[in-house]
Amino acid sequence: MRKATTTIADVARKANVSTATAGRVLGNYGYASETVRKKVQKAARELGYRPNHLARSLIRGETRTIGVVVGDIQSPFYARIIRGISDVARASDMGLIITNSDEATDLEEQSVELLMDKKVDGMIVSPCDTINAAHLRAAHEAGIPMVLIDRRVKGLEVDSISLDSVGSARAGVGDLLRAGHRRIALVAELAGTGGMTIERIMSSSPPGPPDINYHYPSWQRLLGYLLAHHDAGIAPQSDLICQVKSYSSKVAAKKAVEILRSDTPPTALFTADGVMSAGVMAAVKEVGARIPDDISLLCFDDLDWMEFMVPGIDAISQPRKQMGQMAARLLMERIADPTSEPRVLDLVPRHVERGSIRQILTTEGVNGGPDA
Amino acid sequence: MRKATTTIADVARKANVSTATAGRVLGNYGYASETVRKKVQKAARELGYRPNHLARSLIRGETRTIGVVVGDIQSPFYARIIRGISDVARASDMGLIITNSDEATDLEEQSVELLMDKKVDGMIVSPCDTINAAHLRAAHEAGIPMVLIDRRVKGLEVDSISLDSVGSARAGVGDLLRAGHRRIALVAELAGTGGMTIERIMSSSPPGPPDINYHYPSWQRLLGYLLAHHDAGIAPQSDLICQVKSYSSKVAAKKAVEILRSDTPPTALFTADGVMSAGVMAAVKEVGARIPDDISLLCFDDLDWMEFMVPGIDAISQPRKQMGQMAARLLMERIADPTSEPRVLDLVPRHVERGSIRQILTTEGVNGGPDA
DNA sequence: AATTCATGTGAGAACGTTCACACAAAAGCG
DNA sequence: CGCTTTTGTGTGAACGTTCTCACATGAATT
Repeated sequence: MRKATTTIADVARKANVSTATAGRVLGNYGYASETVRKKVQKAARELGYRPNHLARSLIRGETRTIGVVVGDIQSPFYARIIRGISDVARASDMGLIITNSDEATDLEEQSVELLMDKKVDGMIVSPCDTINAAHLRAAHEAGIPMVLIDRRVKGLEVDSISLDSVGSARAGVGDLLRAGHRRIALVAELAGTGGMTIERIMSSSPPGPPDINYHYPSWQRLLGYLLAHHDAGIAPQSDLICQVKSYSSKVAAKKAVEILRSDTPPTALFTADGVMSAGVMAAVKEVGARIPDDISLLCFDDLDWMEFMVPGIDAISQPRKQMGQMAARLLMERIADPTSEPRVLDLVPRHVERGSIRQILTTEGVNGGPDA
Repeated sequence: MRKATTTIADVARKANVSTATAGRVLGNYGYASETVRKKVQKAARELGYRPNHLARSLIRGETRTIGVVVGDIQSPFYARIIRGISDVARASDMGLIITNSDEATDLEEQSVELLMDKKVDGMIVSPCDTINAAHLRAAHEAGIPMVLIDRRVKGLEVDSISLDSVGSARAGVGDLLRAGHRRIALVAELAGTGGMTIERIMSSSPPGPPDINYHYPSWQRLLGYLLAHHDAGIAPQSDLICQVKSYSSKVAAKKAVEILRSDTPPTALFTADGVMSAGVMAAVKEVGARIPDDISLLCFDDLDWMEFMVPGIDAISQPRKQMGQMAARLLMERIADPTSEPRVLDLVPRHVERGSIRQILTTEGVNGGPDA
């Protein structure tokens, strides 16, 4: 319980050199002869010297710490991403400060403020507001390296890594259509931020507002859903779109039960993320439907339990850990070179087939059908 | 992209006061008259002054940051715990540095070292070595506030929060026995650290080595399993104990398949944690057994999917988030008062019944039976 | 009028590093 | 031998705070 922390000055005194010299060998920068180096290291070892990173950071202007702000660290989606980030951070000998925003702008602002106060060398953010995000623009303006993950912010030109949500939803729903499904319900958050509405997105043909990349992934997945219908020449029905509006399994379950119990229930469900998937599973259990006989299911994001359900649940699998790793690497490179052109990356998820999709023989026969 | 960071000196100059005075009002410590206070605050606002926490930390000797080291942040168990910690940290306006140990001593040592380098005000650790843990003893010796979570270290007298693993496993397995099960398999990690062996733990009657609290929770759950048998006057059979030895679903699944396919399969399975539970579910699927008709199931740790499986899976539910919150609060209090007696807390999990346990009518009838 | 006392303020030294610079000694070069 | 260059070390000023003093005021008390 000794309070005496040994400093460079102590080491220098013991080794009979100046603090500057001792500093040079201990911080290894600048010249130092072999003999002096030995002497200083010996003294440091004997005194149990440990450099004070605070003082070093103060003068060097870098903390070797990066910050992360995500929606909710306990969701499997973010937890894996963070694991990926953490691995890269450890490999680079960097600390990792983590905060959650609970998908609320004010908490996200607080988080960013905390990270800036801690003088992180850079931050990885999953922004909850993709249109305004004044605090992120300010942080970027202030020159702090930033990488966006899963979502992008309109007009904010920083590195980012996301998924091809539109394309993979399009392909996944396409698989459902090719399996003969004609009434496919979409269960998605589709929160009303940024002025996007279901009407707006459905109004053009083919559907696709130009700024779709700056909206929540759930909107992109809706677009993919609509495009798949367009591809197949089938008119989508707006009563099959469950707009959950909040990021909640409970609400998703409620909505899903409603649609499953309606007079004209869907033959398949497509969920836009893991939270929705859990809600839908609860709904399926509540109405007592069997998969895939009564209802087919395709979920965005592959969760552990989907593999050992009987039958297994088809999923669009996102490389979550890899996303985290790449985000961290992008950030490291950005820190090393703040001026280069920002990079915008998109990963491609894949459809994992497990048997939760029933093949329906349509009158005109199955055209296409999944690979398996 | 301006590099000019405005300091207390700038504010002081603009407000025509000394840096000391400006420091007093901006850091609010010491005297400052109302007029001066107003002047300084105005100047600070106009210059957009933001205090440099690095410099403050250097001199004050506190960083307002706490560190956490857990096994793996992407496991639902730790993810929830961290969420709980994070909530309390945010409320206390503290930063949170997170690292994973992957249950390996050397990585844990690295993590602790990182945290000490970052000069955290305290740390919460889920130790992977409950016997030696020299680095934890050293950190404690060095006076840094520490709270252990989920596991304790022998002879290390610090605050800790765990679960009553022995008691709740004993109760849970007791429920299985009361339901008439006589061949109950335990699937648990039971890694061979610290010299504990199945033989040793089974050798006394009633079972229970005195230092059980300083072993992994899986050993404690084994003890609960044995005690439940002892309570019921039934001799446990060592061939029903699956020692997975690593923290891996895959291996757990393999072991579980073996025992399910043996000549004398169990009628019920008891898993010691979430990882084992996932493995067991995969095994049940692989052998094509139906729950609860062919095999009953009781899992330690309640995971999301257990609720919407058909039937639901009985679980011993651990208050994970609450554990995190309490750990963080313990740490805050320890930081505030480093000298008081360490507190050793145990939370009590509860058995959530969902229908994965079949009632077996024994020849002598069901004696007792669950509450429901 | 002299002494206390609370209330403010400022000068300057910490905190533990790094960094710019000066400078001495040794070495290279004509 | 004088000159530059290299190699190595020390001095002292940063970095941006907080903290310990000293020291003014002016009011209250003796």
